[in-house]
Amino acid sequence: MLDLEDFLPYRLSVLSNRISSGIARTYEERFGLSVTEWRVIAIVGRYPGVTATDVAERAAMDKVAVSRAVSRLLDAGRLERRENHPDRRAKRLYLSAEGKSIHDAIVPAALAFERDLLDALEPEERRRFLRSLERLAEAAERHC
Amino acid sequence: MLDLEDFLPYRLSVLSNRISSGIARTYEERFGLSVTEWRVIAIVGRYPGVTATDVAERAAMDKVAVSRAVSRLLDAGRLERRENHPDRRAKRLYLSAEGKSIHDAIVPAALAFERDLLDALEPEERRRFLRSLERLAEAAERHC
DNA sequence: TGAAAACAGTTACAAATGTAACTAATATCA
DNA sequence: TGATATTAGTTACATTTGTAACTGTTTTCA
Repeated sequence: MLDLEDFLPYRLSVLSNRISSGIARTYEERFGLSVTEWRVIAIVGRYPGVTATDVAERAAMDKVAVSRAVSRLLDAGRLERRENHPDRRAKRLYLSAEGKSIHDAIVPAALAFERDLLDALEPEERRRFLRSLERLAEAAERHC
Repeated sequence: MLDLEDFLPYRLSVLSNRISSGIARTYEERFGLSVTEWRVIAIVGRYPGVTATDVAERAAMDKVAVSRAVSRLLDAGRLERRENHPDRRAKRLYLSAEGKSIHDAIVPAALAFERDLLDALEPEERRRFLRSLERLAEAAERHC
């Protein structure tokens, strides 16, 4: 007998979707950013000069999804792209001034959202939760 | 400064996607079921006679997604639909014999997968983790 | 060297998903 | 009662996403 409501994969999926779309509302309404675009901005903001492949790895996104998000962001003037010597296949990515200002507007809101969530847990409980989450991630990686 | 890799919403999303697609492989390969179809089968198997709207609520799915999954499952002979008196708008859903056999083949695999994951945590750690997860879900619901 | 394999990124097509409008049935309440 | 609103489920259209094949470049190694 399986109760979907008690089933861990299902609970994680519902929670994750709810949280993601909660945050997404912020940057969708204010900047018309999709989740993938926001992730690209977050990665490029944190690691200026990364390539699209780096972004895909760090954001656990498909390279096609990254390519599409990057091209939308370039069109919108939110991202810049420069040559990568000596490998001319890859291009280095940077936030434009506008991309930077979007980044700097979203990051505090995202962190505040995260803090609000984690404030539902006691400090010790929070540490334990994050550690357990890490163990689960390892177990999932081993298993899949 | 925001490190996507440490950001809770992102970590939850990656973990949830990894786990979901890990399980999905099982029923995709063996039965050609999508995630939504599997969820419908799980709900109808657990609560025979539910309506599509009930399924949507219990599975946190969009009613259009449910409608489409149900119609595919009906076409494949995996689901049956009977009249619901006295309200003739809604139809009651049941697993067919084939649907039941698919359900009974997947459920143990799904539960084993969940157990493998949770076995990465000590018994006490696991209880705490699940409790924290519940608190987070409440906080997210409040916040979103 | 130079032929073959691997890689970065893009494009094209198919499948999945979200949104809005729709049909048919039931509920509401003046 | 009967006009209006609500509900269950479907359909149609637009958008998003995944898969495979592609271009141009670099690496590998016989």
